[in-house]
Amino acid sequence: MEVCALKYDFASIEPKWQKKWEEAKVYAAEDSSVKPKFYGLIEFPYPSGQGLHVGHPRPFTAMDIVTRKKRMDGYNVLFPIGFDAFGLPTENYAIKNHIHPAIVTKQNIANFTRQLKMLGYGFDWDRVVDTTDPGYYKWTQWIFLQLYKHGLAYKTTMPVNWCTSCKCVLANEEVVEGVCERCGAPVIRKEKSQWMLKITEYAQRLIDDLDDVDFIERVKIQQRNWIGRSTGAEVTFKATTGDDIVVFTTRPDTLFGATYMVLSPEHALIKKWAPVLKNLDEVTAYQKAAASKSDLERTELNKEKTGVKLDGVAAVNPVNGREIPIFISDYVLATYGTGAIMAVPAHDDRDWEFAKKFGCEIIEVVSGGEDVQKAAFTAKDDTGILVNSEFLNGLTVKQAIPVITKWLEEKGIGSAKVNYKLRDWVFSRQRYWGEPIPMVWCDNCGWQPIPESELPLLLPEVESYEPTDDGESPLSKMTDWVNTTCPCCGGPARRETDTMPQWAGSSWYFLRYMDPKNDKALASKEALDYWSPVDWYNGGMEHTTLHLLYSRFWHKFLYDIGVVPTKEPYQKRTSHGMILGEGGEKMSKSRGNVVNPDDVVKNYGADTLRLYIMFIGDFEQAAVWSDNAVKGCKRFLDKVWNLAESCDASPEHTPANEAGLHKTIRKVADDIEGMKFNTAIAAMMTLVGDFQKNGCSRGDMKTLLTILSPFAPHICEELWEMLGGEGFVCQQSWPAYDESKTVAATVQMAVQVNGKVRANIVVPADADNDAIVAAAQADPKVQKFTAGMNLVKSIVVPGRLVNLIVKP
RNA sequence: GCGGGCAUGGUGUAAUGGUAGCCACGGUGGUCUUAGGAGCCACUGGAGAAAUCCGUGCAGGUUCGAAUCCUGUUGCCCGCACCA
Repeated sequence: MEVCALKYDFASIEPKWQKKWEEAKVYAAEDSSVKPKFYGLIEFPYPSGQGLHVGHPRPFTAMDIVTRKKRMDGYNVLFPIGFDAFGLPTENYAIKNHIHPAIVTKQNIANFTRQLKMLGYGFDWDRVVDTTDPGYYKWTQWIFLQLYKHGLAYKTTMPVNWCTSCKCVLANEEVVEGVCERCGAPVIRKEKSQWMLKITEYAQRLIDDLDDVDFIERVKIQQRNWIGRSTGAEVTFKATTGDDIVVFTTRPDTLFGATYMVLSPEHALIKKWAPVLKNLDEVTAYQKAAASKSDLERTELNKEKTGVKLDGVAAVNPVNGREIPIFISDYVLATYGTGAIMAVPAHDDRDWEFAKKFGCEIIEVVSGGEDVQKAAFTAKDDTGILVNSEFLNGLTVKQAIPVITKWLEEKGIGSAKVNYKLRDWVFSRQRYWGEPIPMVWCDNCGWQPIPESELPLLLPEVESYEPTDDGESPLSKMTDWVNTTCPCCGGPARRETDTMPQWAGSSWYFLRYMDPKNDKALASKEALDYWSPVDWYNGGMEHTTLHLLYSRFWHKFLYDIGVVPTKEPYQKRTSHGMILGEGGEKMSKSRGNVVNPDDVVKNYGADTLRLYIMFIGDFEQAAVWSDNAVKGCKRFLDKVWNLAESCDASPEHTPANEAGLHKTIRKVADDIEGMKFNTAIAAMMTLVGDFQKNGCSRGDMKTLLTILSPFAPHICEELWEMLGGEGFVCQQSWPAYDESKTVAATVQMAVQVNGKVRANIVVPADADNDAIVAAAQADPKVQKFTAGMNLVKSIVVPGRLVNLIVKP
């Protein structure tokens, strides 16, 4: 009773076509071509032990559709895939199960590869990259050496973010609300010697060059905010000890209102002043307390200001010679500006709060607000007028800033200054599973880069990958490997034992895809010139201030040293929303709401999964997974299958379907370009509904299969073959649409009377306005509302509606 | 606190300032069936017998016309957060 032979048997169709595509290499990018190039990129996955998550197919399918469409438009397309395989989860798994991370990685990559192939993505598998492959990380290390040689990599001791659980330092970007981005454990400050990369040197260019690229606005805004440019002045205050205290302020106009100063607890001058401090014990105790607080505690406690007045030293306000007290407090950050501030309690909320608690003087210097004894007046616009400020009196804030800045410069006590929130990138990790940093310490010569000819510096085999409690890398125990000779003097030397962070390998991987097997350079000049830049890069918002920023920085550096031909790596950046579990919550193992793509493919097929994940909602918004809704997409493909079996043999379009076909061809093309995949699919569903009503021909079906193929490639190949199509459907040209054929002979228009819809009329598509108005007025339903009234005005919106404005 | 976003049927959503709810899910009824968790048909924002009226978080405004633009407001989400 079941018609097995004719059923849509996705389970056998899908592997069949995956094999055929692979054999025919239909998705291989050509190294040179007469066609224009198109480089579409997705963020390469981290091959975790859990396998592909149902969140992955959303961006992957989207770019697969975009690149399939580009191929059909005649582009030479590069759509590559690889694996970002260094990193903590693999290392932790290896420790727990006593399997070498390299083996774990290999297994995970094999599983990911199987799953990605199962979903029918048109990746060029000949270009696959793996960041843990020595042939790859040789070039990651090479880039590090170039950064070092150009003064952009340096080792320094400074307070860094330390994850108490991972036993490892974190970059600023990896700390989220005071806890470790990865494991959620508290982050504390720890003084450690670390390799740093001078991303701050590129801060201004990272802001400016956003103007030249086509990134969605929220990505640009978030990057600008993260870099955090602010303009103001640096001003030098003299201490009673004769020392200079330099502060940064965005409000030099309020200098006359500076009634005290605050240093961060870590400030270097405190140590210097120890002999003159009468309350040294109190100061030291406060410093200790501040150091042991985690970032989370520091922010949680921000309601209540704390601090200690330095007894025995004071500062002099340079504009009026007044002696003012100096405090230390953890509300002043050591790592921003100069680590010291001038406090103007009348015009800064934080200073005001502190002044109230510690009884400092509050002097109004900008009038226009409420009583400054009751609240700070912080307006920076032209609402405030300077008072109590000698030569600044009467000016607005905006007018006063350049005047005082010039005055400071003339007196040699200050100058205009730009500051950024962005800090240098902490690049060392005390972990095993990462790229070794190719540096050697020699007691005579200091830090020395290893010769480029010795790259790659291989990650040695170790017995134990456990992070050590003393905060040193597991590599530090490998004395055979650590002890080496100095490349400079030949004497005994020690290797750097920290490794690079996970972000290293992903900062340049898109370049390697251009020429993945090159052993002379990270990629050949010809390949870089041909493929650069990435035309369209889609990825998650969570990488905006991590990977996306880091890779822009590396790329700019590579541009500066002549390696890459473009200032920016990516021309266009878009971002997808998250897929949430059935309850609207984030999918996670602990909630037990994770959907595995393997199960969906098994039950419904890859084409249904692809279709559903694109139909689920607005691509940029978060969307909730629904097992039920998947069925709707399966039903749609069943209908397509049945229609293909039952359609008439005519190669021509059915006249009744003509307008619908042309409209849908245009709609799907536009929607792919605009990433509105959900409405593209809705339009094709409508077309299929019309086919069911009107009947359809082989010609209708072949056009439908062509435009559906980027979304559901397997079923379209099978039916294309069944209907006698030549070659692969994925290699067809995108069908041309004829604008004139999208318009029917007559159109239905709504008739409004005084803005309310009262009737619908059908008029010839080419009717002029007068004829439309006449037809509208002739309608009996309309006349009901216009009887005895005068037509004052009429508005005609061609093809849509006519609005008659009438008055008694 | 600062920056960004969102708010439309029972649900996911759709609507170049131009007929609000396309397309799906779910639901109701019918049909076919030994059976239906398959398929097909019809209905499905609310009220009403109907004419019609009311509906896009809330309050205003601009406009012939507002889900869309403007002002204010409430609630959610995301990013940053003592950045001087």
